[in-house]
Amino acid sequence: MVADEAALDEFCQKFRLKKTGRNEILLQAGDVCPYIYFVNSGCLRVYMMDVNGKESTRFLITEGRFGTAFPSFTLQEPSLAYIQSIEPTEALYINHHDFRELLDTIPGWERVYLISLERDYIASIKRIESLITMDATQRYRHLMDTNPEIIRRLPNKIIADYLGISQETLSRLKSKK
Amino acid sequence: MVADEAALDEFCQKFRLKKTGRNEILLQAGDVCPYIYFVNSGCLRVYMMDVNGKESTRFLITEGRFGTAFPSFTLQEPSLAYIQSIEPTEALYINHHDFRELLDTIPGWERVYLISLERDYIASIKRIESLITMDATQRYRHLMDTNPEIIRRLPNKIIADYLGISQETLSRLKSKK
DNA sequence: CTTGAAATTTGACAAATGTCAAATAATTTA
DNA sequence: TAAATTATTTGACATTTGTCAAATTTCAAG
Repeated sequence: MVADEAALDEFCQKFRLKKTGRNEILLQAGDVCPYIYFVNSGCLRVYMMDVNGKESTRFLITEGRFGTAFPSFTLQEPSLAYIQSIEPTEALYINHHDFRELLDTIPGWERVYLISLERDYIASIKRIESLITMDATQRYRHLMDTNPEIIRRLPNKIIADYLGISQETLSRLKSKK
Repeated sequence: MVADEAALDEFCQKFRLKKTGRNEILLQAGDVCPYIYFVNSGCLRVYMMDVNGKESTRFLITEGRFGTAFPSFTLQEPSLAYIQSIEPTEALYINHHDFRELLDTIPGWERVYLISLERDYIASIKRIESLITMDATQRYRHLMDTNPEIIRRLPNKIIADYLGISQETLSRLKSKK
């Protein structure tokens, strides 16, 4: 239908393209996160840093996924997290106002976003479960089973932060079995 | 408006009331979760049990909150979790089919649910953060700061499971400071 | 109000994981 | 390609947290 094509066109118009190098910071903690990203290639990392400089990875966003500093973007309040491109990355992005507007203007978009939210929420519930029920070894094996690619692809340090363990412990787990 | 009143009325019609005693099981692991609950009074607990019988609490749902075994209810697949009433509880419930139908029939409901999902997702992100960045002491203090009521109200064992630590460790944390 | 069951506390010890430091390996960039 | 940086591995040891058992306290049902 013409109407839907026009809507889709308007949808796409709102997005801009960003290309980054390795290890660029896209969002500083303390700033309000203006954008949600759709990663075409590369990998974004949403992470926090404590007072001692110790980092923890909240999310890893690879090709074909939406991602942002979700609480900050959604509530438009200062972010506890940083966003960084671990690899050279190409991503589409849209600002908060335009993103909210899509909910009212693009037919069916509200449902698409809702279902995507359900999926992300379920993924985060699964992650909570792995954190409260599994020890370091089990969490590592679980990640091996469900997402072996990011283990191959990303540095130890990032994977360890993501699993909530130290790099040394991860290194020892890897050499065990 | 009359139309909205009729819609609201239809909305309410879909819910049924359930009253439970203490420690009743509302959902068995392995079953598909048919209902989402709105707790009027009391407290529901969504928890898992490992092969050794060790329990872990995924969620605690108190007055005025919606809750269910979310992945099972949403995807209509067998649940890894149990639902239990920790206290005598009064809750409204609605089945999956009717709940999905509300999205299409009640004007504005899709948006309400979407925003509720965003909130729940943000809460789960915060919980992940507390699990990967804090040790047992910090997590306990954090819960004291953000939700002291459930510590007062619920047994140690449940709180410990929720924090992902053993009851003995929690008991020692409480006596320390 | 009493009694039996459940929850909590405590001690002793074991296991898991973290920390620090140093050596080695891998990777990036000039 | 070489130098410099960054990542990984390893050892020694400290710390945190878990486990098991027993004593004590609290609480709910009769």
